[in-house]
Amino acid sequence: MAGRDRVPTAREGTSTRERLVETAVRLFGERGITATSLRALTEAAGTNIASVNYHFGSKEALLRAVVEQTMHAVNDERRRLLDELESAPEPPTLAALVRAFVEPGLDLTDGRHVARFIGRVVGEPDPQVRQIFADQVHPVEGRYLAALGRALPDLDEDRVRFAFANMLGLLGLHQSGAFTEVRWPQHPAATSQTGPAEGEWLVAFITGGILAISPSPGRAGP
Amino acid sequence: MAGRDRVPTAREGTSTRERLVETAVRLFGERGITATSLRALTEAAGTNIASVNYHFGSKEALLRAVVEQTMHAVNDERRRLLDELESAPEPPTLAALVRAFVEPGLDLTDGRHVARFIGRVVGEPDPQVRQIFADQVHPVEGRYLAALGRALPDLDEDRVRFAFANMLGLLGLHQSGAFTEVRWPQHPAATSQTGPAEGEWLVAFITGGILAISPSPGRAGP
DNA sequence: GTCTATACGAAGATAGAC
DNA sequence: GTCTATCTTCGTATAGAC
Repeated sequence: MAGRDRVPTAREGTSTRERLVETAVRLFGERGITATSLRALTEAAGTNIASVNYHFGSKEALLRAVVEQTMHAVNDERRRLLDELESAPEPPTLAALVRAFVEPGLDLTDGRHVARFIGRVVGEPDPQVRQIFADQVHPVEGRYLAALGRALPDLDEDRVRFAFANMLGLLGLHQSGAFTEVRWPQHPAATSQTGPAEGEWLVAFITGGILAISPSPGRAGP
Repeated sequence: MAGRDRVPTAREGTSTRERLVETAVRLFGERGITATSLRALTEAAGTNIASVNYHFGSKEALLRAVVEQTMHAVNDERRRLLDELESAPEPPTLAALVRAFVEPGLDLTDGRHVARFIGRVVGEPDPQVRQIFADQVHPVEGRYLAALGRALPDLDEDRVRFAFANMLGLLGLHQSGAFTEVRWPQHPAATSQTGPAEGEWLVAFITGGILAISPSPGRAGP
């Protein structure tokens, strides 16, 4: 009875499984993974608590399914951009490589929900969650490490790995919205704080950072 | 009685309150904040669960006390380094400013515990926890924003803020040990495993990143 | 096959007796 | 200051309605 006529967040026509996934993306992103209880999640999805166990088996299995689904889209886009860059006549610049990794993470069309969710996963301390994420990043990670090594022959393998880890972490921090939700002093209430320049600044920052850890002070790109 | 003769982790002579704080630093850093139960914490501190409520009022109040205490030490060191830099005859370089912020976060003498704990706080999704941390960073933050703005007159206020946020976030990620899961192969000639190049690489990366977001393609300083 | 109602054990936090 | 009892909430499991 109670709560049956309330479907506050998810659409009507979709299946229970789909509503669970999209609600999980939203709530995990907004509140964090461990902080989101299955009871709150299923209530927001307009279903029963047992449905999670029926469709996925456990909360962790639901999380894994959500990570796989969201990261699959991001990784597809990253692979596409990487194919594009590597089929070009000229070898890609470092900035182009960084952009091909960062932009799919920021420009997801599903709104901020997916980006925030992935950002949460990146920042999650729990080793199991980190492993789930690492499993998903791993396939594209190899291609990027190789491409970075090719673009910067001066960088040894340790530095390439360091650079990739920083890129991944910084992107996750921006995706999680960790930088926007804290009241910084005298913040003049900007309307478009997260939008326009953030992506370009982030690409520039990462690119400059990677160039700076090169042992030989290589020239900055064009 | 059971557990009375067992004080496995904390020293004997200290007060219950002190033992709670130092145990909280260690366990919060090792396991995460939400993942650390008060039962496990108080047991490790050789006291009873209710002592937390007596001495602090709640788990969150305990956390606030721990953050304040640890950040006070880090901020003191940062202020000291900043005083040193600003009393020098020549204005500080960007790299020196970054180093003065990063190194106190990495080189805490209490072992890795404090650094890991602060890293956890930085990565924590809960807005309340983030606010506690922001309140503590705030006093030093103003001086650093001003110093960065002085060292880089080309950077507008938004970019300075962006740079500072990236510095803070990257430092937190390294403090939390989130990157240690990344294989660092063939570590040459270093007694401490995490220490050798990480700090210098991090300073170089952040410095290069900040220089790269300058609107005018300014020269990299010596 | 899908989904719901309900129960169970574990764990956390808090209040109050001592 | 400390300990015990209790209340809440978590994730999971099960039985049965549609």
